[in-house]
Amino acid sequence: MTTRWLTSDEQRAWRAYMAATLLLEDTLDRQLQQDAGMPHLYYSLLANLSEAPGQRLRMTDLAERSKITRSRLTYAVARLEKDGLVRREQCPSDKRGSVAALTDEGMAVLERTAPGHVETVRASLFDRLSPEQVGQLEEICTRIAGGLVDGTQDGGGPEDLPWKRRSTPCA
Amino acid sequence: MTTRWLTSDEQRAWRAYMAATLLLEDTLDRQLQQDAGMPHLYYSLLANLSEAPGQRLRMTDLAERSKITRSRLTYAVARLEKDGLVRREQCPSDKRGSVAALTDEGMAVLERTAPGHVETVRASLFDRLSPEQVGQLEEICTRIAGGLVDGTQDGGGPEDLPWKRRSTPCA
DNA sequence: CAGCCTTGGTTCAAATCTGAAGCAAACCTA
DNA sequence: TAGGTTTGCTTCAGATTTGAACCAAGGCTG
Repeated sequence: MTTRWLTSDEQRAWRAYMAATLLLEDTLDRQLQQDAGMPHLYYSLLANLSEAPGQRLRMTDLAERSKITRSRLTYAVARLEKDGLVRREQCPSDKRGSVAALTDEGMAVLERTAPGHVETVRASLFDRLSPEQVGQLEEICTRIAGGLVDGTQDGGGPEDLPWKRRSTPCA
Repeated sequence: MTTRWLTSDEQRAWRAYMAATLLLEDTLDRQLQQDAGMPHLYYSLLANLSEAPGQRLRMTDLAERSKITRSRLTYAVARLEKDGLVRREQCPSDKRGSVAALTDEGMAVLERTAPGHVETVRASLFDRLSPEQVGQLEEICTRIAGGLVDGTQDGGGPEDLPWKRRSTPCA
C-alpha cells in the first residue's frame, strides 16, 4: 500500500504538537528542578503516591499509572528514596513485590512545591486556553492515550510496557 | 496570593495530556529505534535538515527549530555523524559556527523509514481524531508553544534555551 | 586597536533512561 | 509436588540528556 502522507492540516498540527510538548516538558522540568530539585516525572510520582490510599502503591501499579517502564521507575524510586521522599516496603501479600510509600518528608516537599508547579502549569497551559479548548484537549488526549494503552499498534511489540500488564492490588 | 488549583476539568485534561504525551513519545521512540535505529528526536533532526535549503542548517538554527538545547544537539549530531547520516561543515561566514548537513545516506535512511513513521503517527494519532479535532489540536498546541517560545514565564530563566536566541543565516 | 561583553558551539561530570538479562517468588499442570 | 512458565522487580551496560563551564571568534566602545 502506498503511504498515506500527512495532509498539510495534519502536518501543521503535528509540528505544533511536537513543539508544544517539547517546550512544555522542558519548562516543567526546569521549574521543578529549580524549586523541588527533581524532574517533572519524579514530581508526578510523588503526586501519584499522595493520592493513593495509604500514600503507597505497588511498583508495577505506580509504573502503570505513570505510563513509564518498570525499569525507569526502579531508578526513579531509588533516587527519591535516597532523598528520603519515598520509602520502599516489602509487599506483605507477595514476597516478590515491593511497595513505594510516600514519606512525611515526601509529602511535605509535595505540599511545599505544589503551588509553584500548578502556577507554572497554569501560566504555560490553562491560562492560555479557553474552557472549550480545555475540554477539547482532554477529549483529544484521552483518545490518543486510549489507543496506545493496550495498543496493538501492529501486533504486539516489546513486553516491558507496564501498562500492558495487570497488577494485583497489594493489601 | 492563594494558589489557584486546577479545576476538575483542568485536572482531567492535564492527566490525559500527560498520559497521551508519554505514551505517544514512547511509541514513536520504539518504532523508530526499531526501524531506523534512532530515537524520535534524531529522526526529526534529519527531517528538519531534509527540508532546509541545501539540506543543511546552522547548529543553533537547527536547535531552535527542533526546540532543544544546543548541548543536546551537539551530542545528537555527533552520533548521527558517526553513523554517516549527517556531516559537519565549517560555516563560511562565521568561523565559530558549524553547519549540519544531511548526507546522501542520511537522506536515504529518511526516505526508507519515513513511510513507517508516518504510518505510526497516523495509527497513533490522526486516524483516531476527527478533522475538527486535528484543527483543535493545532490551535491548542500552537497557542501553548507560542507562549513558551520566548516565554517570560516569570522573569527570565536559564539562558541556554536555544529558542531564546537569534541566529543569522549562514551563507 | 585594546579591553570587554556577546555569541556559537563544544566539553565535562553527573543524572537519567533504555532494553536486555537476571533472579526469586508465584503460579500452573501433570 | 516436581518441573516449567509467568510475574515482579532489579541490575547491567550503554546511550542520551542536563546544566554549568569553557573556548574561540565576533562585535562594540573608547
